[in-house]
Amino acid sequence: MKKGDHLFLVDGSGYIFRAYHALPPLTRKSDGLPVGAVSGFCNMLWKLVSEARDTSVGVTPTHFAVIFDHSSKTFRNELYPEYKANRSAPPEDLVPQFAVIREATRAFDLPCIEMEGFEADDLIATYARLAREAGADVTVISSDKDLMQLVGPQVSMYDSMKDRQIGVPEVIEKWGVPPEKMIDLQALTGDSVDNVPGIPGIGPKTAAQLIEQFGDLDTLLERAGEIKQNKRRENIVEFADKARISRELVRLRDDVEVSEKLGELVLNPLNGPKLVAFLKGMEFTSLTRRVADATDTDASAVDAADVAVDAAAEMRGPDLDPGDAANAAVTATGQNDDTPQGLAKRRAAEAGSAKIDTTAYETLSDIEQLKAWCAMARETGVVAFDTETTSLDAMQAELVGFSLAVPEAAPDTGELKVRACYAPLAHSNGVGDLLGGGGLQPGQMPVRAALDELKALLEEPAVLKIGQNLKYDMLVMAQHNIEIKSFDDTMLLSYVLDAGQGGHGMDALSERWLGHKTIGYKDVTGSGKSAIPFAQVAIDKATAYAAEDAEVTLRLWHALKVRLVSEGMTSVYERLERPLAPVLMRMEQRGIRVDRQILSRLSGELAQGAAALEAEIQELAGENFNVGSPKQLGEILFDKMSLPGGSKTKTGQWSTSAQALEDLAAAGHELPRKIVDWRQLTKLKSTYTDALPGFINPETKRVHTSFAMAATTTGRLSSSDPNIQNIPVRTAEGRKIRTAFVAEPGNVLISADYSQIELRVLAHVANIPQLTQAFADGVDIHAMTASEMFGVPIEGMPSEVRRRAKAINFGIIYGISAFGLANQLSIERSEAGDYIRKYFERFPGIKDYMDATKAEAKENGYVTTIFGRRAHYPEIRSSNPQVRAFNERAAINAPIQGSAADIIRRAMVRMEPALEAAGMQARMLLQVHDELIFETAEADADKIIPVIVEVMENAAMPAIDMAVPLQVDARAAKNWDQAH
DNA sequence: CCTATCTCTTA
DNA sequence: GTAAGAGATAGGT
Repeated sequence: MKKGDHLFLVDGSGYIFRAYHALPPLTRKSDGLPVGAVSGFCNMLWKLVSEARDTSVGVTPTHFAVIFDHSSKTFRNELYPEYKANRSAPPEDLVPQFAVIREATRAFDLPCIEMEGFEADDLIATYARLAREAGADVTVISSDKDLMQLVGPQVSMYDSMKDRQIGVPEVIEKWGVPPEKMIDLQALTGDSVDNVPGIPGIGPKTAAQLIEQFGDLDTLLERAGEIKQNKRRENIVEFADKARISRELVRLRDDVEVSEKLGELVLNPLNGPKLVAFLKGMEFTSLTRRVADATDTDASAVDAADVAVDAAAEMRGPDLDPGDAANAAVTATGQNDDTPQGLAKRRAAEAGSAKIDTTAYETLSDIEQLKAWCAMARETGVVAFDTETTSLDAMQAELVGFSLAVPEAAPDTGELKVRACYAPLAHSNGVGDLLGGGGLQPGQMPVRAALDELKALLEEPAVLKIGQNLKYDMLVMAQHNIEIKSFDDTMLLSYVLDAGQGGHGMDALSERWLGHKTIGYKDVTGSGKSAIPFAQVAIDKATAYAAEDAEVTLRLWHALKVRLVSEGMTSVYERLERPLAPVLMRMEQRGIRVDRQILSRLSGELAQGAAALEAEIQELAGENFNVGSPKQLGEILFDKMSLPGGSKTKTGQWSTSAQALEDLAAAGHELPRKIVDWRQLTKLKSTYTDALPGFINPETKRVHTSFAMAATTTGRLSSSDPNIQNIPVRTAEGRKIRTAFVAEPGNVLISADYSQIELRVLAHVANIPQLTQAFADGVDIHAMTASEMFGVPIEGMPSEVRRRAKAINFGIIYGISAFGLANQLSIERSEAGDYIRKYFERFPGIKDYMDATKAEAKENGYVTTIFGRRAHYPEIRSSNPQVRAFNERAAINAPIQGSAADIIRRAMVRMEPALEAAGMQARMLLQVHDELIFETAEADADKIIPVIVEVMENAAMPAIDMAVPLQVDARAAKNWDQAH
């Protein structure tokens, strides 16, 4: 920085409060996030930076920074513990805006500066001094009197709200003393807001007069005896010390060791699209337009930005206790409490307020009734929707009926009133004869006409559809060419808010939040052998069951949706959960081709191999027994044959785990080896080659897995019916199963997987320089670890050394214990402990990360991914050491596993639009935690792979700029084994 | 017929 | 040591 340069320093914290109080209260984004202060702040910044570029205005900044207070604790508290002690907490609807405002600053591409232990004013003073010494001019954007001591020939202030320049004459005019005497003046007057004592009875006028008379504070205190007024003289003598302390409190530190140097504050050209994206995300329409115009940005071509994830972290309010919340009466403060927390509390009470009456539902028997309900839903703009079908398998399910629920417009009684109905469409008579299930039950409307009405409602973007696990209903409706536009999903809401706090199924949520036990599916259909299809349930019973589900769903939404804002989870829900549902729906709908012949052939081979082994096993055992029974096997091995080294499971049975059998085999016994081999073959046969063909859909001839979005605590998906996330890959035998997952003729499968994503996430979150460097250099990460730990050069490293380092790396991710590592490596626990100590010595950041994560989990009851997702561990404070240790390990693992899960979710949400934008015909079929499988025409594969890789490698951006690059390997082939 | 236990598969 | 789902057996209802 040099002479002629001009530094603008914005007092960000001061500005936040002014913007907050200047603007109408409770300006909210459509999702309820309060944004009044953010809006005021953005308008002010925009005014500053746009005028700054207007050279017709006299002052043009070359450098710019926005300075914030870091926290309420500063060095001043050590000088004087009462400093700012009477400050009340900021208003609750302002709290979530602090982080958003920092995000806003970054969206303007401006340095956003704060430092622990110092106030914004100290940083401003420091930068002002540095700039002054470099010969530059400074303008402090603030009207705070605390900063006026900085004013001088090169430094002025600017009150942007009053559009007023504050220089030396203005300070003298206002306070009666020049800027350099402001410290003494404030020392005398004190400050009731900041709890700076000063001297009683002395206000600004008297103080100015005294300073005028004596020159400065020290002289005044020395010669206080000369003051004529008795009371004033006594006070000055008595409170001289208080004045001296006050002087130190108001004197700004201009020697802070600032992290950003002056040169880094250079004002860069504005990034139009980046700022427009942010403003659009905040729904500031007129400012968005102004900025777009001024920067020549096409606002319609810019996607609204990710809501700041850092914001989410700071937005957490007091966690609601779900059990209490359900029964909580509206508290005295809750009644008029317009904070997000107050609203959430009220809504929870309202949702569970009314007794649910399952006899009060309407059954819709003709199309006019349905039309009336659709009109009602359009009126309210919100409708809960649920389908009833013939099957849990959405791909084979036939629609039997559907239910709707709407909130009733009612004055603010503190109760939620709901109307619900059921529209039966295909209920048949149970009197099934050999020709089929009998005729239709009476009182049902024509299906065709009903679906037309329903389609118009579900596809109407202005009506919010609410469902519980809507992915299922989407899949069912997709069979009828109906898309559900504009929706919320109570299961996903619960998952985002309460992952780890229990199940997210409707029955569990209803009990937890509404204190209501729903009618069970089995209560209407019966169970086991006497179960009847839902289509044969009597319509009145079906109405009670189905409409209740819609009512409960609507009530749950009422209670849960508002918690997104009060708990700072909006961005997780809106970016990582809700948009993924339709993506997964389409993946499930597409399915993947599985070659029946290949499986059948494999099954035969496996059967032969297993039979041969079984015969040898019986021979060696000397008797016929059930080889698949661990109980019988344990008795043969350890009781009958008396092999040594047997251990017991927790139920007292002999353990026959693969590890135990391997140990026996290593000791030279023949039988255990054969058991291990037999188990591998029978496992592959029963779980894969025999079971998979049963999942081939007769219509599509493909296998359609079901992805569960709310099954894990960490944010991973799970897969079932069949589980395609545990198809064998480690052994050559097992990999043969993968050759049966094939592309259609003329197509290929593409497999794209993240390389070492969890270790990369670890390097990022724990900030480990060696790991970061190794990934940047692209070196073998396990070899690097081994080299650091054991001092072995990477070149020519023995594979055993690398293997151990690899196990330790994984162990770290899993929240390592000496016990676990010892088991994994088959070494002594003491030796494993030595390894761990060594690791922590070489990578001390890892230990810090683990300790900090444990502490965070204990403090909050949850841990957080880099995108703000929370995983709760309510048992982490357990007095049982085993339970506690387990929860600690899980809590250490969750941010790593969960962040990786978030990254691939982001990639999946962006993938389809990206492929489309690139003009690519490729269909995403499967997700296996760090891998995505696509199918595409063979000729297109080479063009598509770079698009896929690009989306996956940049999936964390722009929310998180990772310290480590993400690497994706992708390959195309005819089957999954070759593509992987 | 349902549930718990054990084992094994994946990332 | 983390996170899942599933099959076979065994034992209760």
